[in-house]
Amino acid sequence: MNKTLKEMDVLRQHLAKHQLKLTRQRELILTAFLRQEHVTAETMYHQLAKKDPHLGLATIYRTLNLFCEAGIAQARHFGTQTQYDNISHKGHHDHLICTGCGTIVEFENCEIERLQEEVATKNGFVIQTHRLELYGLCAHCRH
Amino acid sequence: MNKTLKEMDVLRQHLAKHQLKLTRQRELILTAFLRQEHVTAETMYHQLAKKDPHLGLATIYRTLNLFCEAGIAQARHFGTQTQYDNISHKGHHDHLICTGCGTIVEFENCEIERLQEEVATKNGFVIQTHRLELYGLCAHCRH
DNA sequence: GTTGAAATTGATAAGCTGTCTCAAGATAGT
DNA sequence: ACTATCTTGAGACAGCTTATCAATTTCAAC
Repeated sequence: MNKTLKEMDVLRQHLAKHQLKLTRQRELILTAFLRQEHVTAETMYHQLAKKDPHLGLATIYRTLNLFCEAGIAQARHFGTQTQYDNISHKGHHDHLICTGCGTIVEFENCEIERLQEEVATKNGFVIQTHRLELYGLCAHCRH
Repeated sequence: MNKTLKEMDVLRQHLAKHQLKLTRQRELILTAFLRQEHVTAETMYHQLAKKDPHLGLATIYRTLNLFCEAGIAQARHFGTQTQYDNISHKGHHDHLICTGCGTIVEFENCEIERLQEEVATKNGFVIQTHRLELYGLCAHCRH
């Protein structure tokens, strides 16, 4: 197995272009990162502790930021933390959040995305990313 | 002067409902807050230093969070800081934010709001509030 | 207007997230 | 294998926000 992932090539190219090196840690973090929709540095730190107990939190931050520069990830402020989103899953970034129990439902709506582009264009903007969060009560919490 | 502001009543009601008290500081901060579209705690701290040199930063944070609970303000994370937006004065609006220069353009789009309701209903939610932010480059920063 | 229980304040310590420092170790071109 | 350069890990550090707590203020009941 271990087929050549598109993202791994993107990373390799980015590294070569900037005189950076491909390390064991960077490969490890990328592989784990690609398996998920969005993560925080802290989350990955705990996830990867099993595979490499000495992997430092600083390295994870550095690497996730590197992924952002390489165009593989996208940082987004969510609450007090920074979420790193997997770009290849773009379009799944919106959230429906229950203020009662904290449940988070992810959704996608092309029509809303289209209207966002429309608004941006009208104002001379080119959208890089967006964030849409709907807060309310889920069916269960309304009782 | 000192006419009765709608927001002051909203605050008074909220305070009464939660056994909280109306203080000189809360009045002062609300008055200053309502004059602006969005502020950070730090900004208000400096603005109000002239009127009350002993007003503490912690009090400003506490009070702005209180405004959020009362529905007068809405917190928004931008970069590493928290912006407090005045929503009760102009009604709800969404933001178009330039990642280059930080310019914030406000907009409103009924069609998007309608689609949001649709998504919520489909998932059994009843929306209380929402947040929509589009990040990108403004016409000026694209060069 | 006094009184007193309860909330609030100001000052600062503490907490949290993320970045910086630097010696030791890994990488990759030769 | 050698060497210049980059990276790592550990902890120190920095910026923003919240918690702590003694002193003060509010407000409702007298």
